[in-house]
Amino acid sequence: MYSIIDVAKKAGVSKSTVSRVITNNGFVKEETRQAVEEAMKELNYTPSYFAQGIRTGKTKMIAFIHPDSTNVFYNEMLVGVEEVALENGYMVLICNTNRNPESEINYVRELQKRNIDGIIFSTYQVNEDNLKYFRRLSKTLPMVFMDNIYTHQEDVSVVISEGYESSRQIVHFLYEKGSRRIAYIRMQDVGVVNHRYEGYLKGLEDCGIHFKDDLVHVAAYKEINKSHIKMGMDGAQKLLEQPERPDAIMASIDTMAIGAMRYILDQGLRVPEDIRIVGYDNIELSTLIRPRLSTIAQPIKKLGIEAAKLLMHKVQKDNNFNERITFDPIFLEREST
Amino acid sequence: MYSIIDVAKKAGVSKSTVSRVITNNGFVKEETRQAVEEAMKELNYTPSYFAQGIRTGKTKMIAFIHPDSTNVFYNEMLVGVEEVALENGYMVLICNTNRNPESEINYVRELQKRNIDGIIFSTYQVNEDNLKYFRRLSKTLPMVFMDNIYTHQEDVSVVISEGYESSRQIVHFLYEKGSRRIAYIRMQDVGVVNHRYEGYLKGLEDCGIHFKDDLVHVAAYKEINKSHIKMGMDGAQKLLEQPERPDAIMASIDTMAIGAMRYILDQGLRVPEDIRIVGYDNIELSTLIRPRLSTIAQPIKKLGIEAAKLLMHKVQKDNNFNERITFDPIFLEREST
DNA sequence: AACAAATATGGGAACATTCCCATAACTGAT
DNA sequence: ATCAGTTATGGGAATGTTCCCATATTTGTT
Repeated sequence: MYSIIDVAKKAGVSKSTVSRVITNNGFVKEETRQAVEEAMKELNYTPSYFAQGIRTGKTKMIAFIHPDSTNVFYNEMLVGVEEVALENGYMVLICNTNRNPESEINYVRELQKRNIDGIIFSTYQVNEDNLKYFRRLSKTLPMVFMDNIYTHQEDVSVVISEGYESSRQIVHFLYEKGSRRIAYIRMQDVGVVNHRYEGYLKGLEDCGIHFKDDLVHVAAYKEINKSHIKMGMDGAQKLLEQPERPDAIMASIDTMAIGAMRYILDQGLRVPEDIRIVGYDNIELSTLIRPRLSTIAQPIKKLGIEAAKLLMHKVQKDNNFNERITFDPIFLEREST
Repeated sequence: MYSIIDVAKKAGVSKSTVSRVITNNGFVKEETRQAVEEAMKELNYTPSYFAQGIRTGKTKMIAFIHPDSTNVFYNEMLVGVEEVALENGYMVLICNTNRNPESEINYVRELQKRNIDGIIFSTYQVNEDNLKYFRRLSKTLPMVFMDNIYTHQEDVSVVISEGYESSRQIVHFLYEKGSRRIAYIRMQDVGVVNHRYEGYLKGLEDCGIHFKDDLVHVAAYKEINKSHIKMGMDGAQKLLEQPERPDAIMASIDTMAIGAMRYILDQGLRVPEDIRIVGYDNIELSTLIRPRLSTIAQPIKKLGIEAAKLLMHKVQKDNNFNERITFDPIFLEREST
């Protein structure tokens, strides 16, 4: 491996000059710049990330923290994140917390030690203390939060897909179709997803439907070993065990809705005739099952792209710049309603 | 941030001694070791990865290169990889090539610049030149190949799931069930997956079935914008357009088999009565559809774990140590046969 | 022609480690 | 008491950059 000094010798200049062309910072005559660039090319020289880092403190890496590698949702987001990171010369470290809040904090500490340049935090938040800590940290370490801080705040960067309004409208939609016993399968205490649930509650209120506790099934957040599909199946089972069964089911995410539908069909009930079902996310699978799942679509990859763009701005320009980017999802009516 | 010198002062020793306790290398009295460790804790000191790297050339990072972030298969593998990396104090950089060979090579070059400690290469190989280059590189940069070098070789580390034998057996199985026109939907030129196809060919030969070109559908490798499910649907369509339709279909991967089944059912044909279908991989979805998909199961996460363990050994102990780890998949008979 | 301002270049300190080498302090055998 | 071998510690060079400061060169104005 050649060093900056080898390049300097070859080009007949000092290492300072070479440094100037590398960092593109300071005066350097066009002529010498070309000579230096040629020397670099000839030696196949690339600056040492270590030595650069020791001076600048920068790694040119960002991290993507998410709760579940198995979930296509986060992986699709990741595709977007990686795309813009790469364009900017950054690489992305992957951090899968497996929905474990302790793992979250361990990752962040390790990332700090490693001088990571920025973090995209796409873990639905359970632990309030963690969140508080991360928000404070984001003053010095650029961070973008996704779908876990959903109230409007000035001092924090957030990319969010508006679940409240869309869920509210779905209730109206189901009401107009004739549904009166609209159930909901949700996850416990999960940022955005809570938001969706709140939209559901508002929708009920709008339509003058009295909220009934036994029409909501809450899948415990910590059932790590269960897939979301399994959670949905169990949820549907619980709902069907109630004295009066629901005539519509909404779910926090498609995979849960699909699990619920699976169970319902296996019980010999019909969808949508006996029970209407609406999911959330529009994963590919939702068009593949029969009946096709009506769902609310999010531009998932776009979410990742916007988050990464925002992070890049904070990292490269100004960490004090904060923004709240929201996306309005759209309802896709298919056969399950 | 404190440096090693601050710790040395606090503990009343020299920086050399502190370095010795950090690297756990060389003599240091138990008493002073404790004093140093206490000083480190009090100052909340952690050594600079930059400075360490500049001397050792190590980053304590590995990379996972794979062709498709959207595919659960690679993400499940990734879970295993990350798990053992973390246990060893390593973090993992994610490299999604989007099935683009050029992107492969760009990633590897960038990773070299970044002094990555090792690479897990789980991209089904299309470009022979790339593969040759990577193999040569693996002499100096620890690499483990997954499912892309499938002939036995001494000088390379490989983790592979044996597709040949299992595919061969499936043909026998289908033959005994009465199938005679056994079709295959495959991907073009894809390492392991080729291997599966070769097992299919051998199976036909064993059973005395004459191979027919029009019973094999090849999905072009470069149809990046198509999901595997879509590829499977298109494959089934092509097969059904043939003058004589198949009575069984095998596919390289579950998602293609599921796509094929979807199309066949939508055409009003019955599975397995009219056409038997067998997939490969046992993804969760294969138990969720109806009829449930018979498939060949791979211990996907285990593949990732073993690959990472092997890589860790090469990185930490001896890069000249090479191994070929194979897994025998098992056939899971379900309703689609 | 003189001089200020702008442009261009080089020298060297600083960054936080590791590791070689020198030396000091023990330990145990004679 | 002496000495060899082992154990323990410190000093300083080296790693490859960036960036400040000093100095040299060019440009433009009067």
